[in-house]
Amino acid sequence: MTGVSQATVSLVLNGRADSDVRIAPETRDRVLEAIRSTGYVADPIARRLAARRNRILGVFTYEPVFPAGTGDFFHPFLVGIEEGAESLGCDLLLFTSASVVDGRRRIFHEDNRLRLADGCVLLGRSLDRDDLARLVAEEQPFVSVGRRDDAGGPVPYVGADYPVATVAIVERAVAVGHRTLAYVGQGDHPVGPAPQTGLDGQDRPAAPESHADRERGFRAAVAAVGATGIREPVEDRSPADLLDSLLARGVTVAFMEEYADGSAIASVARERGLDIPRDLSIVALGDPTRPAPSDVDFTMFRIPRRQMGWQAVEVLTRLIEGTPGPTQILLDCEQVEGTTLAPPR
Amino acid sequence: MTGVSQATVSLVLNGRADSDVRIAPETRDRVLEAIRSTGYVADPIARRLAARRNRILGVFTYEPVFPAGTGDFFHPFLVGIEEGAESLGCDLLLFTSASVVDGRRRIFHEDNRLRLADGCVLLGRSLDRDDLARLVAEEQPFVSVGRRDDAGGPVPYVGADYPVATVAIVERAVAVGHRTLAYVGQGDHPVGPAPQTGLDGQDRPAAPESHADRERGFRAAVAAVGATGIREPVEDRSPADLLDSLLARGVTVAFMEEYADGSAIASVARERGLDIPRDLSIVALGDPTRPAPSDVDFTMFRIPRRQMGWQAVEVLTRLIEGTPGPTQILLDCEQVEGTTLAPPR
DNA sequence: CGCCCTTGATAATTCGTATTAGCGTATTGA
DNA sequence: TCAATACGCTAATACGAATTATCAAGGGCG
Repeated sequence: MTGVSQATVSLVLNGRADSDVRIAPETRDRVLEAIRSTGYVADPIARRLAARRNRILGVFTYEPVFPAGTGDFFHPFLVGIEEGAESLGCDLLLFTSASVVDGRRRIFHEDNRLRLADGCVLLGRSLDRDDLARLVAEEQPFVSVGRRDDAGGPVPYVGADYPVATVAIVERAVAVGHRTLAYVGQGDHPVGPAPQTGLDGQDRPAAPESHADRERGFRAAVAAVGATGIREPVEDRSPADLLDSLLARGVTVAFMEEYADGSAIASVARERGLDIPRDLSIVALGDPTRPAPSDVDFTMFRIPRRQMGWQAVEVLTRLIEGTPGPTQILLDCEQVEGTTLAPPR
Repeated sequence: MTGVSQATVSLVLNGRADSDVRIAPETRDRVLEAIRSTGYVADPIARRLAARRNRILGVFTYEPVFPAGTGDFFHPFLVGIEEGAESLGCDLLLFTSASVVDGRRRIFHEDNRLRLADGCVLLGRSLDRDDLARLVAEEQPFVSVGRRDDAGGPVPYVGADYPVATVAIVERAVAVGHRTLAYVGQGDHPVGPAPQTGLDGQDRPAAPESHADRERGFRAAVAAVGATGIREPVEDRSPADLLDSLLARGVTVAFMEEYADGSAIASVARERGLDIPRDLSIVALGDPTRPAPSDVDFTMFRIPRRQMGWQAVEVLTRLIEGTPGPTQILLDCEQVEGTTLAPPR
């Protein structure tokens, strides 16, 4: 149309005006006009092949991105990720094609398509360590939402500062007079990343970092004030059983790793005519990750999920572009006053 | 590593075993072994450039994909789309980069990236007609979730059969004795796709197809049985005002285009000591698209949203691959008995 | 007139894969 | 006896843009 070469069109299209690339203004205008009138759009695929950027950010989740029936713990993260991508002019690629093995998606599999994206955001309570190690080893740009232990190298992440938030909330409990505190959560893992072997001799995965971080904060805070810290596992126990155990051991405040477990205990306690928080204070260490009734105004802290998603995208683009800056970020949680923490009787 | 050409690797990689492509089993094994040991994965981008498929399906929404508010009318569609994509081994590309003009995203804009995907699913209550027309004209493979009028050609869609569902529910009302029925919805559009001019002389967009279809069903059913059909617009009116008007006009059953408006009227009616459905039956024509209290067990029908999403992906892949089959599909809605429809006094 | 520099554009190459037309020999069928 | 075909593989090319080396024309200078 303009009697101009493909190279010239490319130069015009990209607004190149370096010292070593010159386009006569008149030619530029002719090309621009042709582009406008034909509605020509450069093929992004070919573009990516030639250049190295795609402006596509991958989102990998171990569960479906659009959960079918949950109380949407992950939703706010995704909102933040979308906001971040939108403000950067990036599209989001959901790896729904990742094949499912043993009930979870796998990042790496025959014909993995990670490289469709410039980089990748990883979402999930616990990430597969082998997958992580491989990402690190292959120098794929990626960011984890949620802190992760090293996997053959430092893992870039944007997480919530559970230790600090937990310490703060434990201190509140101690300040109002509690001396016997319980941490109620999955398993009874010593702190640390290494996989463990259970009594049955089978390998048991380490606690997810998010759980370990809470427990570490709990132990540190309890130790610092010289109070009594008790550990109660939740697996295979009814809320009633748990409640019995807590009361029998003289616990006056329970810190719930999982909000939903707190709801369950509160509900049982109320059925028995117990007074929450007079007879037992209950504190939730974060937002519910499972659907839970919201009729109780828990004393708790909130995970800054949206902000985490947003910042993850920020870190990712830094990694992609090689811009300097922190690649491991912990964000503060918001303390919620609530009504389930009061001085013990 | 194997002393074999790139072409051979490609053939092995794709498991080509046509009559005109032969690879010695031994060579094949050597190549496969090399692939396994190096962890080589073909670059999907280059792949796409050479072949014509990408196994990426685009998802375009006029609003954020992950809505900030809850209530989430669109969520089930996305669940269905994800399920469909997953079962087909496709990834989903969210066009979050689409720039926002006048509060909505635009499909076409400078540097649009539609072609990153093999095809595209469109989601939104009302789609921009110019965008649609252009998609049709450019022969971009796409599917709309929700029926759409022609836009310079037939628009592929997977929609809900609102006319049939509405007719059925109107007939239920007539069967129990109602003779004065009201359709309560936005505006007062004559049926038809053409844009209209309001009293103020300004262009007013046509009713979205989903609304027009309901109203058409309503009118047809009312006419068929010789009952009285009344039209009540909702804009700029309080629920109290609406309720007054309905009762004053002798309406015994109101068909609500929008669930949330039904909730509002029911709530006002209850405050006044009225009996729903004795004093006024209220029927919701579909699931809530805005957050609405769910304390009322409405007589209504449900939009098969998840199934629509799923089938949209099916139709889209048919279009992409040129497989014959219907490209305009209407799915049945599920009638819900509910408790807000009863014989009039 | 010869030389160099500036200007504006292009031919050629690159990215990593898929595809296709052959390569030369040995076997088969007519 | 000869054409056709099976055999396993590779060279060459296409895909659509970005990039680079290069070129031709024109102007200024000694």
